[in-house]
Amino acid sequence: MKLKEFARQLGLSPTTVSRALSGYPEVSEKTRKRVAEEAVRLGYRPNINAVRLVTGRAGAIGVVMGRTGEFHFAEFMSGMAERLDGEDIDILVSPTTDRDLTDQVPLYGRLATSGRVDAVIVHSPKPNDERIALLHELGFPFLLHGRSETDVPHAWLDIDNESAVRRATSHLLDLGHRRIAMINGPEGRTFSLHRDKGYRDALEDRGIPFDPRLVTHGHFTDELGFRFARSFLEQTPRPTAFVAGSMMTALGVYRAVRSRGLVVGRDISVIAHDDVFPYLTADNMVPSLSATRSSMRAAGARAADLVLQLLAGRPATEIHELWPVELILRESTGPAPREAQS
Amino acid sequence: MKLKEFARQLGLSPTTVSRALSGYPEVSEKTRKRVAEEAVRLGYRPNINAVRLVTGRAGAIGVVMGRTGEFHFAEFMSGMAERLDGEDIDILVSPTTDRDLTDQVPLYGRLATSGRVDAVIVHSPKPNDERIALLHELGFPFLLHGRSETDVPHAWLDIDNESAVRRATSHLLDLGHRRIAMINGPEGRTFSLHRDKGYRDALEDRGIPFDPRLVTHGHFTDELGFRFARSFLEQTPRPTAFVAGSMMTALGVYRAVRSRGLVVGRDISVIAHDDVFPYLTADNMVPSLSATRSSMRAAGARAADLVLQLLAGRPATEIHELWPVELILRESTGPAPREAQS
DNA sequence: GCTTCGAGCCAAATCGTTTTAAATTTTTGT
DNA sequence: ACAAAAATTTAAAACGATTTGGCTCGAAGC
Repeated sequence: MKLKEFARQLGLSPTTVSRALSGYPEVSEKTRKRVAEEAVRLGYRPNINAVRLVTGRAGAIGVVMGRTGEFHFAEFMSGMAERLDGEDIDILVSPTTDRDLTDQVPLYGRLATSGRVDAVIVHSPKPNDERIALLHELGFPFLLHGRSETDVPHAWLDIDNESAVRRATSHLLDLGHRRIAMINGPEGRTFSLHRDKGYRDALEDRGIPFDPRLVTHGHFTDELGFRFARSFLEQTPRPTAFVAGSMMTALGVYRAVRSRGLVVGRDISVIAHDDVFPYLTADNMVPSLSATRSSMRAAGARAADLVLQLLAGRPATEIHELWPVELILRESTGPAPREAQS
Repeated sequence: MKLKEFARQLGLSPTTVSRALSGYPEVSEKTRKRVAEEAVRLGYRPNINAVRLVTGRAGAIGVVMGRTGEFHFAEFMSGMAERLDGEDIDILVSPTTDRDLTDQVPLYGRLATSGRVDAVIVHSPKPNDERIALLHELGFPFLLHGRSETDVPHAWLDIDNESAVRRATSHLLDLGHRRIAMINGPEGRTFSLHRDKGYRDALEDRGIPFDPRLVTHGHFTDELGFRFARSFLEQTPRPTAFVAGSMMTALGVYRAVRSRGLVVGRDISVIAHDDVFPYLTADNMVPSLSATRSSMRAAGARAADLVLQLLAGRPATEIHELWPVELILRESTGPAPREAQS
């Protein structure tokens, strides 16, 4: 059923019908109601592609998905989906096999200029991210999930990684730990730098010297968690506490600790960052995992919301949101063992 | 830059330019080459929405994403992305907050009739799935990831869950286990039924009676893995082996076993299904996890491929793929403890 | 009582392509 | 060298909506 035919059946012009359905003011309330009802009854719905052509709007928010199987990603998207349900806006996932961020830049360019999306969400930026520069240059609306240090004005949503890690580290220091190892995220990403800063600042507050041998970087996998933790535990003196970048990392750390015949929460304390996954909960681990916590799903929902605001005309420069992170203490953190204290 | 302007600059008609770029045969090779080169040089790209309007094609494959944070989902999509890279086809994720499958049916209807996608992928079907019936009725192309028992002809891709679980169970029986508990997926889904059948058949082959107290159903979370395993271990006589539905479930099972002071691989054997996640590998678990294994990412890539074939005109009735599942034995399975053997 | 105004509706232009059907040019056969 | 056939190219008609600008008609202003 097309507009023309539908309008004919109603005895109205296509113009009026279109306006009635779009909620324009110059159509009488009575007519609008009739049109709306008949549209449902006769099953008329505007052809989306015609609408897109004439309005220039795409009705979708773009997200680039790399080949790294980011488990966070699904949660974030699920949050977006939650917010977008009923909004008549979809999520368009643009495939890429490029591992390196820089190689992905042209893809963002194509996505922005292709007319397939109205805005994009940029994830895990570097401090000086080419994607941001490009999108700004193109004048294309985007929301940054994370932060960068560029002076290009833009909308962003981030969690306070720095403060989270600073508090986590401070807490370990309070418990008497002095050699605290950190398994951070991929090198070069802003959030990794923020976490690094939080870690260093906490040490500095107590006048404890920073030891580069206690910090590593890498993707959030159980494998790296295990390998890094194993190698840390071979040091003498060995660290008595770990700050882990993710739940998966924490799983690896737990295993490494156990494989050395040590006990998490007694011999070795562990704090990790928890994005709150429905399928893997810090509270259920044994021992339960102390964590800095912030819901990835909530971030996705809010991100979608902010993008909608952006598209509605709210200036990007107004959209800056820094979320606090909870620190939840459970059984995996305890006083530093006596013999290890200085 | 629009077609008209671009054509004018080339001294050709819009028609010829359009044909040249779309690779139609009735344009000379020389002209085609010139057009292609100039398009790159001048940066001309057809307006996607105009193309969509006139061709009726959407250039996207639809996927419905519920609010259950399925960690498999990201891997599957990532596989799709891998195959779709360079194809000029996107993945359109349609949000829903409806938990129940039946409630999602109208969404599939809207998606199919909205013109936003050319085909959809339907996940985790029930044996008699309303979504399949609807899509068939609408004559809309779709690929089923999983299987159903409907007589509606349709394309599908599935892994051989039944055989996988039968072999896993048989192997445990070979090792002398007699009380084998199974933590299956959500009730009602075809794959859960297939796994159930594989489990029962293996028992039947040895003349071992089926005990319903040894089977549970639920989502794939560490929490359920833990809770179910705990409660199984409270039975007397307790099971000596577990077949777990997922890696997350297995994590829970490991914890439950340890929390009872038992040792995985010695006191209790565990086999789980592994979808092959980059961030959580069966081989790295301690003890390493015996698993039935099939790559979710590969399935996503193949699914995208099959959808492409479907859209290219290959009959849906020809597209049936049943993937074998590897059984990989590691340290988590061992002989049944003496005292437990009958 | 005549003009002005606004509410409500409509005809036609527009968005930027693809594709049908026809026109032109080039090649081929004799 | 000429007609017929084949190879290129093109003008114009879709595709299905939104939107500009204009039209009609009754109410309000004076």
